[in-house]
Amino acid sequence: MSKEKLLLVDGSSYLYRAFHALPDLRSPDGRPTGAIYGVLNMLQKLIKSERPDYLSVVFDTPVKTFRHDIFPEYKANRQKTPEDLIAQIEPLHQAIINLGLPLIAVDGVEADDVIGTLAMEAEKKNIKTLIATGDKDMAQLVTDNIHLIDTMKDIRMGPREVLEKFGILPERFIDYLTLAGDTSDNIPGVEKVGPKTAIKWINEYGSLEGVIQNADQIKGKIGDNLNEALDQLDLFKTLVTIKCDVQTDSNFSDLIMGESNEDLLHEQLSDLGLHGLIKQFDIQSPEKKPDVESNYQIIRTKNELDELIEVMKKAPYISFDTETTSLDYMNAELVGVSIALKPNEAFYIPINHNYEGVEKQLEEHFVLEALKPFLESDEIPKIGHNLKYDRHILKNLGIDLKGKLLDTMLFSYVNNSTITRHNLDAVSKRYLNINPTSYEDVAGKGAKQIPFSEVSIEVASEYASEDADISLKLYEHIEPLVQKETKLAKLYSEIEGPLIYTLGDIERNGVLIDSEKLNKQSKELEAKILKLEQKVQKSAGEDFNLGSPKQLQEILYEKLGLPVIKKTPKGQPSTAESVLQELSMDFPIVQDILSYRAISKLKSTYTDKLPKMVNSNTGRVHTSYHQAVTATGRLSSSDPNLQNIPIRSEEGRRIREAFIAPDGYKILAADYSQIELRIMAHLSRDQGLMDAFAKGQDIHQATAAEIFSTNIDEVTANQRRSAKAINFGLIYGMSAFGLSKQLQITRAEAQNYIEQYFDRYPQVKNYMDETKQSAKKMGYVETVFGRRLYLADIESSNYQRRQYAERSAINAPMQGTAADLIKMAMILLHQKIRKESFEAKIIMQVHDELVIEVNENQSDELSEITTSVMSEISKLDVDLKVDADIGNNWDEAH
DNA sequence: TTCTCGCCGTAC
DNA sequence: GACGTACGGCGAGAAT
Repeated sequence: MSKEKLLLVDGSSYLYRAFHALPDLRSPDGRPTGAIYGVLNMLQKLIKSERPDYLSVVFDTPVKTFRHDIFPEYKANRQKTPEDLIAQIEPLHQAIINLGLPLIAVDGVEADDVIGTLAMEAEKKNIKTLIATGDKDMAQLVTDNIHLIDTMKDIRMGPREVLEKFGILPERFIDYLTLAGDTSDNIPGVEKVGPKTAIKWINEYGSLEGVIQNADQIKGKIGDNLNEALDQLDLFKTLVTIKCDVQTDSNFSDLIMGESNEDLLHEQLSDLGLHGLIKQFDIQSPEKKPDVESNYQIIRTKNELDELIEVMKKAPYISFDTETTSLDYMNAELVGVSIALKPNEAFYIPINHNYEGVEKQLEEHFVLEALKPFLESDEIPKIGHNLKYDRHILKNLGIDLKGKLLDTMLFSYVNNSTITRHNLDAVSKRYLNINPTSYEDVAGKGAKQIPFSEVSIEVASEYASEDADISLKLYEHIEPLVQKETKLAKLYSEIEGPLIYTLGDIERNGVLIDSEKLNKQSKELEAKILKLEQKVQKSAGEDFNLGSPKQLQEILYEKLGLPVIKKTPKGQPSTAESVLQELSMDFPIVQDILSYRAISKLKSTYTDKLPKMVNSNTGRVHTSYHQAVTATGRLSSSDPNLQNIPIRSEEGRRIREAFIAPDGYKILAADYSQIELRIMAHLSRDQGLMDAFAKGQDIHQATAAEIFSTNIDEVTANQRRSAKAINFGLIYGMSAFGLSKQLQITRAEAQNYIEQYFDRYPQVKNYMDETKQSAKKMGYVETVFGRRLYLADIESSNYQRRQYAERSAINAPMQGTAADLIKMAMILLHQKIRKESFEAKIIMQVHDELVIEVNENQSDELSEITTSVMSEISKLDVDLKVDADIGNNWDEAH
C-alpha cells in the first residue's frame, strides 16, 4: 500500500495572495468576499486533485510572535493589512470549519512554524506531506517525503526541484537565507549579499559555518560587510529558521477531514453572495429538492453500444459532440463521442483515453462503424454546437457527416448576432440559465492544461454528455425562437446551415503557399529593417525600440520636441500612421519610422508567419472561418487570418505572389465590384445612383461629377479621390469631421461636400434618416434577406454610444446584405463545382471576393460560371457586377 | 514566466 | 470623440 498523505495549506499566504489577485467581489450587502472566494476555490481544487488522507489549513494569528520579541524590526516594512482583508478572515475561518476541514492557528508563532512542526511529525509517522504555499522560505522543509506545491503555477518541488530553482539544496536553504536576507520579512542579511553571492559562498565553504570560519579570507568591500555582520548572523539564522517543535495541543487524528455542514455552508455562502462556490462544492440548498436528475451513461461494452444503437434508430434527430486532443481541426485526434437523444439523457463513448490505469475502451473502428450509418444518413438531422468542427474530426476518420445540420451556435447567432460570444457556455447561460462544466474545469488551462485523452473517463463522460445534452436542450429552446420569424428561419435553413458544409470544405482544401518565396522576402525585409533602425537611431541620437509606441512617443515628442497632433484615448501623444504622415513633411526622421513600421509589419505578420502555418500533412495553409463572430453577418478568419493579406502597397502586394496553385492549376479570383454602394443604391432606390450603375459608370467619377457640378469627362483625379472618400464615408455613417480629416480639408468644406452629395442623391439622405428612425422604433435594423442586428444603444442617453449605434444602423444593412449575397453565392458555386465535376476548389473568401484553385484547362469555363453565379445570385434593383481574373498566383489573378 | 491590455496596422 | 467590420503582433505592466 502506498504511504498516507498529509496536505498542509498555508492559509495566510493564500488569503493574502487571493486578496490581491482577485477583483473586489462583494456580498449583496457590501462586505468584501474576493479573498474568501479565492481561498475556498483553491482549497476545493486542491483537495479534489490531491485527495489527501489528512489535512490542515494553517493560519497566522494577529498576536506578535517570538521573532518580534528578539528582533523588533521583524516585518516592520510590511504595510498595514488592509481592512477589507481583515474583514474576510473570520468568515473564511467559519467557512473552512463548515466545510469540515481542520483549521489551526497558534498564538506566538507563525503559520510556517506550525506547518513545519506538523510536517516533522508526519515524517516520523512515515506519512508523506505536501505543503501548499507560495512562500519560497518553505523550501527549507523539503525532504524526500515533504514536498511543496504552488497551486498558482502547479509546480511541485522535491529536493531536486529546490536545487534546480534556487541552486542550493534544502538543507542549506537556511544558511542561504541567513546570508542573503529576506526583504519581505525585513531581515537584512549581509549587506550587498544577494542570492548569487550567498550561493557561491555556501558552495565554496560547504555551509554557513564554513563561511563564518573563512570570513577573514573574503576580501574587498563585500568581505568587510560579512565580517561586520558576523555577530548578527546567529540572530538572522534564528529568524529565518522555521520552528519545528511548536507545542500544538492538537493530535494527529484531528487532521482527518470531517463531514461538511451543508446547511450552514449553504446559508453562509449565499449570504456572502458566493453562489458559484455553492455549485462548485455541489451543496444542496436545505429547502430545495434537487433538480431533475440527468442520466449520463458511459458506453464501455459491445452490448451497451448495441443497445444505444437500437435507441438511436428510433430517434428523430441526434445531438452529438466529439471530444478531441486539439482545437486545430486538421491535427485533432478523437478521444470520445457523446450522444444525446432526449433531454437529460446522454451517453459517452470513450475511445482513445490514454492515462495510467485507464479501463478498457471500445475499439475506435468498431465504434465508428456502428455510428457511421447514422452520421452519414441524409435523413437524420444532426444537432450540435459548432458542427463544422465535429465534421472535420469525423472527416479525418473517414466519416462524411451528412443530413440537415442544426447547429445551436448558429441558431444563437441568427437569433441575435450582437452577443459577443456564442460558445456553448455563454449560450447555455443565456438561454437555459445553466452553467455547464467548463473545459478548463476538466482539463485545466494554460501551462497546466492536459490533453483531453488524459482526463479520466468518468469526468470526461459527465462533461461530454452534458455538452451533447445541453446542445439538444438549446436546439429545443432557440429553434422555435428562430422559427417564428420567417425570415430568420430562412436565413438559417438557406444560408447559415448549408454554409457549414461549404466553409468546412474550403477550410479543408487549404491554400498552397510558396514558403520559399516568403522566406526570401523575409530576408530582404530584415535587411531593410536593420538599415532603417540604424538610421533612425543615429538621427535620434540614442538606441531605442522603434517597435514600442511608448518609447517612440518619448523620443519624438519629448526629446525631439515634435508637435503633438493627436492623442490616444488614454491621453498619450499618438504615433499612429496618419499622425506621422503629417509630421513626415517637416521631419525626415518620421518618414523612416513609417517605413520601418510598414516593413516590420509585413515581416512579422505575414512573411514570417505564413510559412509556419503550413500543415505538415497537406503542405497547405488551413485557416479557420468563423461563422458566428461578427455582428453584421460577415465571416471572420483566423489562424492565420487570410482576410487581411496586404494589397494596397506595392511591397505588401508581393506577399500575394506566394499564394499559388499546384502544377497544372491556376488561381481564379472573382470579386463583387462596389457591392456595398450598389446595395445602398438598391436600399435607397435613389434614381441618380441607380442610373450611374445602370450606365456602367465609374461610380466615384460619377459622384464627383455630381458634387462638383462638372461634366463626367472633366472630373480631375483629385475630385475623384474626394468623391471616393465620400462614398466610403457614407457606407460607414461618416461625419463632416471624419471626412475633413480624411481629405485634409476644413470641416466647413467637408460639410459642404456632404450637403452637395445629399442634394444630388436625395433618396440616399432619405434612406439614412428612415433607417435611423426605424432602428429607434424597432430596436434593430435588417439586411435585404432579413438578417437582424439589434442596436441596444440606439436610444442611449450617452451621446457617444447613441452616435455609434446610429452609424452601425447605417452600415450594417449594407455590409450585412453583401455578406448574405456572397454566402449564398459560395454555397451555390460549391454545389456546382461538385455536381459538374470541375477539378476545382474554393480556397478563400475575403468578404467580397472568392478565390478558387482550378485545373488550367477549365479555368476559363469556371471563371464564366463563377461570375454568373455571383452576379445572378439575387435580383436586386441594381445589377451586381463581378470582376474575375486568372493567374498563376493570387496577385496575378487581380 | 504568463496573461492582459493598449496601440497600431492590415484587409474589405 | 469624430468612419463600419474584423485579427494579430508587439511592448509593457500586472498577475502569478
